[in-house]
Amino acid sequence: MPNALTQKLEGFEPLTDHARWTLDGLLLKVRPVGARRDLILEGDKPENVLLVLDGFACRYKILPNGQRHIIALLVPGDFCNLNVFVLDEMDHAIGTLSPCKVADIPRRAIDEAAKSHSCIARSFWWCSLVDGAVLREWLVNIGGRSPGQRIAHLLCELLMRLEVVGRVTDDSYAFPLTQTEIAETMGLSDVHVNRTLRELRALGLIHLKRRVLTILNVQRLKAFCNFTPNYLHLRNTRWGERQDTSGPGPVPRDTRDVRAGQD
Amino acid sequence: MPNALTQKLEGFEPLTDHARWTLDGLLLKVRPVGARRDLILEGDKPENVLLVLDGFACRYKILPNGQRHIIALLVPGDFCNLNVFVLDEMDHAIGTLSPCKVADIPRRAIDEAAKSHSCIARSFWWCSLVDGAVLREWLVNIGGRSPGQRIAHLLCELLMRLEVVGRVTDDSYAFPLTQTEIAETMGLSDVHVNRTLRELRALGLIHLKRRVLTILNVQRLKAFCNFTPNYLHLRNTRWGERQDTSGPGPVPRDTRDVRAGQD
DNA sequence: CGACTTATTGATGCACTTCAAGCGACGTGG
DNA sequence: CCACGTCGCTTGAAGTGCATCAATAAGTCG
Repeated sequence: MPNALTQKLEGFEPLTDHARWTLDGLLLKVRPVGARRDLILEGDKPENVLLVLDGFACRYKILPNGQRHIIALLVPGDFCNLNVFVLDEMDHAIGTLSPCKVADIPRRAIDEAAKSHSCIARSFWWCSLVDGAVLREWLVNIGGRSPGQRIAHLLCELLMRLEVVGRVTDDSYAFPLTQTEIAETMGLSDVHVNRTLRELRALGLIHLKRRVLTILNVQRLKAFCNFTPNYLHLRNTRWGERQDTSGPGPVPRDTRDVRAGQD
Repeated sequence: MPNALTQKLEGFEPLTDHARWTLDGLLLKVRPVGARRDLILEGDKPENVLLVLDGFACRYKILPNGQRHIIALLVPGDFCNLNVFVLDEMDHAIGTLSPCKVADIPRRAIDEAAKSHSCIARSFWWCSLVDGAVLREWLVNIGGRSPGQRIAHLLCELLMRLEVVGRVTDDSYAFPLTQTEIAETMGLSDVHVNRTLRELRALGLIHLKRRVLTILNVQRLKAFCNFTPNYLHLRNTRWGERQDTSGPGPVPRDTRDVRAGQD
């Protein structure tokens, strides 16, 4: 089974056998990390680059009033701190959400891999650009969508990102976040997350139990939150090409979205 | 007077004379653009890299219900689409807010400049990393802070970013956004932006009239929104070094922030 | 000067937060 | 093995911060 990094990068563009072999060589030092452990703290100057190979981690910041804010979810194949080559100090922290497998990669190894294969260099660059694109979409998500659409959008995004690294079967994937953590991600209260999830369940869109999420109707969930995957910039997967223009079937409308006529 | 790009990059690290000269060479094709014009549309595949040399522009997305969401503000010295080297298609649009001067830079010229000077290459990389860092801070801003703190934080950030490129005098700078545009940036209604601005004025923190913003007490404004500039990763300016640990004087507390004991 | 955009203010309603309590699952130790 | 504590989920009730609607005032540009 290919490692998550290789899988992810091939969602962008094909790699040569030799490049794949080089990538494997980056993942020599892999360690297990328990849930809710910090990998990197704000202000740290990490020596190595960390890569999530299994499990969920997140970027986060703590506001002075104590509330935590989750800025990004890191899933298998995601780099934690590719910025280490330019920025001296971390401006946010990184911690695990579930038990994880994490690779420590010496920055020199990254450097050499990038220099030896232009496709690897471009892929790494792509990683950090997609990180930014996801961030932009999240900004729109929090700023502009209703809680229901917001959470639905997150779940759609994860479906695709996890699909690329082979973590999805039958529109179902491991989703280890507690409702409080979802709240910290979505800028909502945990109580309201609970109610919103109940609503999504009632609409027959999702099933979430014991940390496993099942999307009951992908088409409808995507239509529900107007999910368009262009910002993930996948072009080498079965998802990258199609635009989902096929009929989504009946779409439950979110209450807040009544005013605009998008039909 | 040095151009905004060079000024900005030197906020990160010093450039050689030759590198400065090379950067000047990138800015041969400069054109004026009126306010509220689109520079790049979502879905475009731009040939050149665009750079804002004067005025305000923004990244934005339009949701299917018609509401616009401003994802980033682009000020003099900011690149619009450095991603052009890796991503084929724009996942968001870029438009001017005020009248601007914009440079068209052939991607080959960027490439060559980066290859000829490692400090330029690193600086460009730094640009896109800082873009991401700002985005993360915005996410926290929208997700976690009260409207008053939110707007104050934006104004503090702009103060520093504009300071670097010499657009600030006496804690005062041109701020061309309408209240509706501020609302689109902050995830608020325009009415509420109006009321929040009134509040900030009443607290004696800012003065905003005829598209000119004056910060009446920088220390207090920063303390008011807990502004910490680490995420801008400036280290070569008079701002980059100091942490503002000096006494901020009496700090008006935001109403929403009462519960947590940060004193 | 008149047309149009932007800013301002008031009134109303509800979506969300906050506070609070009960419940189930799980693990630990007596 | 059951008692007990913890943690996450769930639900209720109450308050409010913000959006929405609407109308007027103040700029701004032809």
